[in-house]
Amino acid sequence: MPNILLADDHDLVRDTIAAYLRTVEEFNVLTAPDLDAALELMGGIDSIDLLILDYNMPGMDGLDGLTKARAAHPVAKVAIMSGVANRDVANSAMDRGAHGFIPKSLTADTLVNAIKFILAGERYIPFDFGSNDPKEKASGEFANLSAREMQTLEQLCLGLSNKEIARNLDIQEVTVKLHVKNLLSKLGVSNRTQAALFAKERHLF
Amino acid sequence: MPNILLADDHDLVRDTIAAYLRTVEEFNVLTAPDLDAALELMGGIDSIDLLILDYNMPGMDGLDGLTKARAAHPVAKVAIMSGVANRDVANSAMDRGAHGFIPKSLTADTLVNAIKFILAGERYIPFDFGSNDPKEKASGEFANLSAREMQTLEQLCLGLSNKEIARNLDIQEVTVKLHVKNLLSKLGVSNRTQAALFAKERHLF
DNA sequence: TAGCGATCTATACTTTGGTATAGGTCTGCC
DNA sequence: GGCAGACCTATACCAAAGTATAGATCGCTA
Repeated sequence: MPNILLADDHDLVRDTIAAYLRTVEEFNVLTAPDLDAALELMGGIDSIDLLILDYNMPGMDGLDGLTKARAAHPVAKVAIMSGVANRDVANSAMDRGAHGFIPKSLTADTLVNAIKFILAGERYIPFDFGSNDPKEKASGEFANLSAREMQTLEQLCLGLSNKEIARNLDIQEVTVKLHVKNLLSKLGVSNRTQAALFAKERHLF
Repeated sequence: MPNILLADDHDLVRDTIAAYLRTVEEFNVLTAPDLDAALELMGGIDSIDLLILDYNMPGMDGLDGLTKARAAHPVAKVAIMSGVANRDVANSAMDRGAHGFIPKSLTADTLVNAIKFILAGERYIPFDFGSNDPKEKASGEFANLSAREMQTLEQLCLGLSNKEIARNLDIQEVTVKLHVKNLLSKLGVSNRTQAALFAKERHLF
């Protein structure tokens, strides 16, 4: 029966998740209210299979707590859990040796599946974390772009020159320059490279 | 016992994977050599739990085959398997309704775990697909960049102008131009926007 | 109908980006 | 010592990017 140690400073969150995990699966779940308590607990019990650390928790200090935990117990798998962190944090966590990243927006079922996945030796990030949702793409910052400006931005994201874009859209190069200039100011950036990066970061195109 | 239908036009690949899946887990594995054969097979058997489609296979036509399969059998889960596709293809596949993306570079164990994960109702992409590995970052395409060129590339990824880069690195603008020119040719791209996109896609910086 | 906004084009201009060539220093290595 | 490579600078030039202004068409709407 796998041993799981769940560390979170919110008692209610921690205890309900722990209770749920205990009922639905054959997990032996221990809990701790902060990083130090978790590490101390692991000092006594050397067979923790999975350590789940809340990202915002006393002792974590960003992802330094993750590094500390990994160093103290190299054999145990460590997952970061968070309610607020974005994809960048998730990727940083994975880069720094986490075995999984668990947003609190997961459903209970998915959490269980993710835990089983990690326990099987895999590394887990929810595939759609950070809202790749196409419906959200055109929202916000891009809403006020006209159709042509959007098409121009798309070509910009290919690293094309104004001349090439003009050819592709079958318009004059001057017109492309116009669209570029307008889309730059609408996006609040100062050159085409920033525009391309901006769109790419938001997973447009 | 879950029913899996594996469609791949390479007989050896298909049959060895199928055989492996049959031996290590309680999977009932059927096979097909192309998309049409797979869909036909599903017409007769209506309890396929997971359909695994090779990305490069007669009838696939990019991801149109995925869409076709999803439309024909909305209940079945569909995963795309590929030996060559990149992260963009994987994301497109997920956007178009795939339940998983399986690069052929996975280990056998991981494949099994991924399949179980998908069968459990989750959606799977290998978290590090496209090689996020820090150790691999400096390899390959970026290995022959000098230290200064690398720093210049980093600034390029911020969308900065040559003048700004010069200020940040405390060198003359001409020198920045030199570094930019050299790194463009080393990376095989034709302008700074492409260079920035190139580096970002590979998760450098 | 008048007006608005998106689209396209044109001319003209300045700034930035990219290339070419040449020459300088410094470090590490044979 | 001599050589190679990284790094820096200079001058010069052309191409590309971005700005400014002005005028035209089209479709939609008050």
